[in-house]
Amino acid sequence: MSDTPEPAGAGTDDTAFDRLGRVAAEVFGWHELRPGQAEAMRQVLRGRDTLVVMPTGAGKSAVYQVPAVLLSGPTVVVSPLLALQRDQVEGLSGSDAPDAVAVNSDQAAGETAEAWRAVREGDAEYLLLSPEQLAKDEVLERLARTRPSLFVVDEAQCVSSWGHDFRPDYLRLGHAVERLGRPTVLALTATAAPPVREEIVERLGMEDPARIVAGFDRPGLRLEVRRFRDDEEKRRAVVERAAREPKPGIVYTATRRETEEYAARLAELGLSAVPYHAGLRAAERSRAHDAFLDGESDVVVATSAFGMGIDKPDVRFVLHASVPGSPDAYYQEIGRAGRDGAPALAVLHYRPEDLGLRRFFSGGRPDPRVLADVAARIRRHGAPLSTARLRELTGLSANRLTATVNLLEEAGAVDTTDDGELVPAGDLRPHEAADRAVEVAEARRRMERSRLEMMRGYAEATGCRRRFLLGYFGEEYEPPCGNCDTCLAERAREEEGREEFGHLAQERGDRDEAPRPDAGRFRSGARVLHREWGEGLVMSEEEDRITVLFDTVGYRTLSLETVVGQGLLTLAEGAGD
DNA sequence: CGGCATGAGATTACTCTCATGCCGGTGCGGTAAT
Repeated sequence: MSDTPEPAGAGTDDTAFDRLGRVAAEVFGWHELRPGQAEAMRQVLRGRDTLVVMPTGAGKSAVYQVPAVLLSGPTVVVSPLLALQRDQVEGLSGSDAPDAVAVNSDQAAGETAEAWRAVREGDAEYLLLSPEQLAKDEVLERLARTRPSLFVVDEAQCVSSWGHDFRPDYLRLGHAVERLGRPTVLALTATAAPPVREEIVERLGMEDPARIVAGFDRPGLRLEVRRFRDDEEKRRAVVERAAREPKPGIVYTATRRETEEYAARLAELGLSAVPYHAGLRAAERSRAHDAFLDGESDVVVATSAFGMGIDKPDVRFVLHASVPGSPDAYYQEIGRAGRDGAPALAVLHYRPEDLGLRRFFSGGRPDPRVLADVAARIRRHGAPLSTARLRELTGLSANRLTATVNLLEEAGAVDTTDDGELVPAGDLRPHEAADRAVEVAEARRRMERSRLEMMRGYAEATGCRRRFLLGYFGEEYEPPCGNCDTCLAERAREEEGREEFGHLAQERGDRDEAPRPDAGRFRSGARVLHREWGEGLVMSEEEDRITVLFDTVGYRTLSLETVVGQGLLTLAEGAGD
């Protein structure tokens, strides 16, 4: 909690700590470093790959900005949105801190040339890039010559959430790291469940990384779920709630059209509400964005396009008009409320029918003919093949081709050389490679669907919602939290009971907390073996059920009575803790 | 995957049922047209 330097000793770590503290204070004006921050910086300075999971606003950027000053080469920062890159560049210019520059499609050629010059000559310490830039040979070659010492992936959950289809270059960042001479890799994210963390580590090729994970709990955030059968009833409830609660707030919808509809209904009630989605023109988007940040609008009604990089402290509510695709997405979205620590509200408006749209969004299947064709061309070519050439040969779009190559690579049919070219691997015939790649994609799809099922589980849960969410993120939590709808309802029932039965109930009161049927041997963190679904990891326990993340089928919630009664589940071999 | 709009057809004069087709999120980069 304190910024007091550790007792001076002979170890290098202590001097490193002093140096970090000095740079933080003198260069950046930060006189206190939080424990997680300081520890992460020290690991980075030592050259150890590091994964940091820390809430927005906790100073994740500092974790690379400070040690970068003490490391020799430039620092590469991979950032998913050009808007975020702009913010970072502006934030660092005009201060005592070293300058940051960006290279992207948004700026003029002259600006880009100047950025490269600044990095080459040491006038800029930080270079901000999208993963797509790092997919280009020319960019990698240029960058390699500057001998970067640190490779930062900001918003690292994008590796897992976008890398598989939407922005496949995210899955190729590991290759970029290799081609840059393997600088220290630092991955930063605010929201990542354990399997997402492992995927980040694996995909970025991080070696024996330090993992620094801050707590996920946000006690000031009230969690609530309202369930509906009728769509119009749900819409009315969302609108009424948004109108009633203290502002400002965010309403998340599943489709662009709904953002417009809800915003219109809120406007009818005299509220200042703006829609926001990726289909708006850039000018409209930034106007909506600015109006919200400046406090001119009460409510933003948005698709998932809204949020990354939003760090408005006083957001009082996040309402979901429709169920999001995963607890990962949900926790990220509601995490935008109440960052000032004051009470805030997160309400999920749930209709089971809404799950269908999310299922559709996670439904893509690769075409086996395309997979086989690409595999065959790489095999036939006889020499390493560049992706540019392969694109000409196949006529596929850059994204489609990259996603296809990624799958083949994961299926063990293709390798990437040190020069970033593609060569065949193993001795699979093209159709076999395609089959395996399809299976890889299917496994991924099952995993995504199981995450959606976890969202259903959250919405339909009867126990403490906070416990459910925190359990999903690998944190044990002892309910009641006293700040979710189920805990509050439980408390209200108890109070009612006490009134009715007078002191008798009161006497029982202190015992009420205690009796919790033992979850038996299947504690959180235990490796288990299921007769049908194979091995998995117990993620969370509730009174009568456990949630297990299975290696092949993803998340499953199991009734303890059933699995114990029928002997479906056992502890896995060699499972300790 | 599933909701919703549309239109055909049946049953009967205004309404209902069923089949069919369409639509749905997230951003980069580079090119083409003003």
